[in-house]
Amino acid sequence: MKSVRNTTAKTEIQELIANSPVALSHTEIQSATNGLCDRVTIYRILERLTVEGLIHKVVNVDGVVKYAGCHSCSEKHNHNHIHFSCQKCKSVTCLEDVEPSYKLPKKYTVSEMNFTLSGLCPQCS
Amino acid sequence: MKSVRNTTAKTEIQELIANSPVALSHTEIQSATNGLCDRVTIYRILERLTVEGLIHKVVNVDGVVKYAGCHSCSEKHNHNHIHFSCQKCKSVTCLEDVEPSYKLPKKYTVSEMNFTLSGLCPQCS
DNA sequence: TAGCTTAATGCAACAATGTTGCAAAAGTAA
DNA sequence: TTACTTTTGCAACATTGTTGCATTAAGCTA
Repeated sequence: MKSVRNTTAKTEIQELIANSPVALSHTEIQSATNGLCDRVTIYRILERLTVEGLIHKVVNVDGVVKYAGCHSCSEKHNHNHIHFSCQKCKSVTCLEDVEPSYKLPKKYTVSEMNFTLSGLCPQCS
Repeated sequence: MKSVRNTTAKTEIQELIANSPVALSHTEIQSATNGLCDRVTIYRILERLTVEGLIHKVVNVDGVVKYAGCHSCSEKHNHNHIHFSCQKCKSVTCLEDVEPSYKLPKKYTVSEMNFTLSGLCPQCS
């Protein structure tokens, strides 16, 4: 029987992500926690938090992987919202209220959506 | 005055991408060309072709960088279309005809769009 | 076609990001 | 506290991408 343990590092990283208005990268988390735990441990904690559905992974348009808290995923884990990527400050924000519409002409089976708009965020424009 | 030279490697890689129905990664191009040129040269050719507007760079939802030919970019370089990423065969396809609609509530300035749907492609479903 | 200029290439070395194995440390239930 | 098992730290490795520099070769000109 596998059980989950709440360690200091895990709790602190989860709160860091939950309280951040923007998605955070592994590097940003590492600087923010400043020696709290090993680089590898951060990777493993992020992996665990993602599997547990407490955070979600966002790959930015420049390929940088970031992590954001799941705010409205309590009942169903839904990430079909738009992300905004600021080209100036490099921040990635979840725009949870915006859902895009589209129509597929061919016979594709869709199970996931990833929609990122780039430009300037309110702070930078 | 900087001029552009058409080398064997550049021509071959450009044709490879142009004739492929799916976007190709650096690794895939390297295997396909099989020792045609150095690994670094491939990176530099892809960079040049992108700058010249002959191909475009697509970052897949899993962070893998791929390159696709520009088919309908003759007059204006427009990449505001949907990409489809197959979760089984890992192929990335440009669905050039599909343009999604959305509405942004807050004061964001949008200059680029990146929309990728994941699931099963016609071949895999 | 031969020579010249410089863009393009190959090679080595480096950087960033992510993964894996294993022994040691630390949660948690009893 | 004890025992069990998850989690961590460390070292080593893998992949992907970048940079500097000497050499090669594309393409213009004579």
